[in-house]
Amino acid sequence: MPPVQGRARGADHDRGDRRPGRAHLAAHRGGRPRGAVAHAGGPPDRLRAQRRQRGGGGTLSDVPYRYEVTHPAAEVAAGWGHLIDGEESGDTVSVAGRVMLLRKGGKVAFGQLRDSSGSIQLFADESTTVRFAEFVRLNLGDWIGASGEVVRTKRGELSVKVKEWRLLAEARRSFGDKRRGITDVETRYRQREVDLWANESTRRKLVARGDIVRRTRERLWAQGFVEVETPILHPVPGGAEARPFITHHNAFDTDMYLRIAPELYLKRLVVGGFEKVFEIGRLFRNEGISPRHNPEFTTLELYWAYADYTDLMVLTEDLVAGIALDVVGTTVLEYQGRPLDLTPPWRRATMVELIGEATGNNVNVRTPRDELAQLLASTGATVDPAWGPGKLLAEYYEKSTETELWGPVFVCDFPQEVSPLARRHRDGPDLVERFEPVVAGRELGNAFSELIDPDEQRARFNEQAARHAAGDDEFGAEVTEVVDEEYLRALEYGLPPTAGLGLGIDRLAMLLTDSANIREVIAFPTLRPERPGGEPPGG
RNA sequence: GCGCCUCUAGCUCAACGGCAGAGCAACGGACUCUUAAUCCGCAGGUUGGGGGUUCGAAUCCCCCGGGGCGCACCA
Repeated sequence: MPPVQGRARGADHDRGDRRPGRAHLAAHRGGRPRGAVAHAGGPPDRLRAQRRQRGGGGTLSDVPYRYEVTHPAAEVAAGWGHLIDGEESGDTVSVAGRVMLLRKGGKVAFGQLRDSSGSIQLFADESTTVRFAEFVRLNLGDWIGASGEVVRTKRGELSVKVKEWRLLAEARRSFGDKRRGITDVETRYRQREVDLWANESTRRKLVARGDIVRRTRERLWAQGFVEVETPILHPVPGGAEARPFITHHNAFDTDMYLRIAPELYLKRLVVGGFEKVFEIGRLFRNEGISPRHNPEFTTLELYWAYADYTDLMVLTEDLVAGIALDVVGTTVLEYQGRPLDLTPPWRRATMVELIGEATGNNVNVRTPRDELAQLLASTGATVDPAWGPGKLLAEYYEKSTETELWGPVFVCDFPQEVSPLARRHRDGPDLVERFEPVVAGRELGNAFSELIDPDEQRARFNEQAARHAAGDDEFGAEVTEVVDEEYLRALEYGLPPTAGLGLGIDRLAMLLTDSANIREVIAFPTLRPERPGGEPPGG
């Protein structure tokens, strides 16, 4: 019904309709999207376009193919800061960016031009600025390039006194309230290009994220790690327990999985002789979305031959603290209003110790299963009858203890049952040499001394396969194969003692930018597609 | 997937059972140093969609859709 209405309005929009804006929308978008109308931003501003045409000379066809920029805005501010009020430098610069404010005063006009470096004021004067009448007709959001002398106005604002200027792009849509920008979170995530201009913190966070990745690389390179890239299309989903995205390769006529972890391939590179190797890349997990989970996310994974998990604790705390120093300038931070000190060394404690501290319960992996099940149930969690004591203990830790840990702390020595790729602890049979760095109540990563014995690895894979066959859907029922034979074959060629670390880059970025939601540090977070179902095509 | 909250002009928000409004931007105009410029004027709405209750619904109820938060799964 609504689309029919939309068509009707679209059809007669040339006459009689007293809401031309709506009619225009229907005509423009070929039908009326349900629900998402406002969020799609509506139609381009018709009045703006008309004015531009009437103004003459300012249409898009007049836009040059390049524009010579001599100075970013910030460099003008830095280079001519010494000018006193009313002083003219005699130096000509050209700048380019978006017009964010425009104050018109008859025969003079002041605009604020913003580029990626910052802002600079443009000072236009009827007697010296070409096409002055057009200049004052610019819209907020238009891109222009302008050149002229660097001056400081009588009122003390450093400016480029515009002589020549060119329209570089017109903003047919507005960028929201000039004071308050846009605050609607859906618009912010769906139209990041708008959010970036409207909210300075968005840009800051994405830049910080890029810095984090760069510094991570630089620090690892400096330590002799080699950066590699391993497949994203996997024949068998492995290296973690998560439901994968499934895709299909036509030429092979076979399903493939977007990787849930690069782990197995990276260890095969260690078998091949890469003693220090890492990859920074995207992982895909077909799980729920939350303020801390995006279906695609970025991790660092590194493998280090001849080292064990204690070596990785030192590497991890040094790496994270170093990146904090690089990006934030200090290791003493505040996160969500609470102090957070990332200065090494970080506390090391076993999972069992931490459970004891948080709950007062003295339990471990040898505690009778029924007792563990009862404790877990008391947290409100559901208890799967198939879970053994190790799984129950780990679940209990996550429910009762992890969220209470502010950290940073290395939570050490996990049950073997929940760690199919980690090597058995040198001090005991039921635990593995594994740790998770926990900060602000959540895991920042995961690391262990790697299991190197092919026979034991096969046995653990078989256990997983048995659980999978029994309907435990840790990979999802649609996954047919869970034993990675290629990896087992590689282990049979010999994996030396090796330590491996996974670190969530998004989580780290959240921490270092004081963001509560993972979407804040992802340029285009995964959202439900716009124009949801129910809208017949061709409307 | 479940629970709670939310959706009003391009943006930011009022009106909370009784005439849908303001600021910003946009559009027309005035103004020779502005700083969120100021001033005059004009326009902009199926109040997310549909149904119901009511003399009367943006407001109350139901269904649907989008979004946020929490829980669950996961990192």
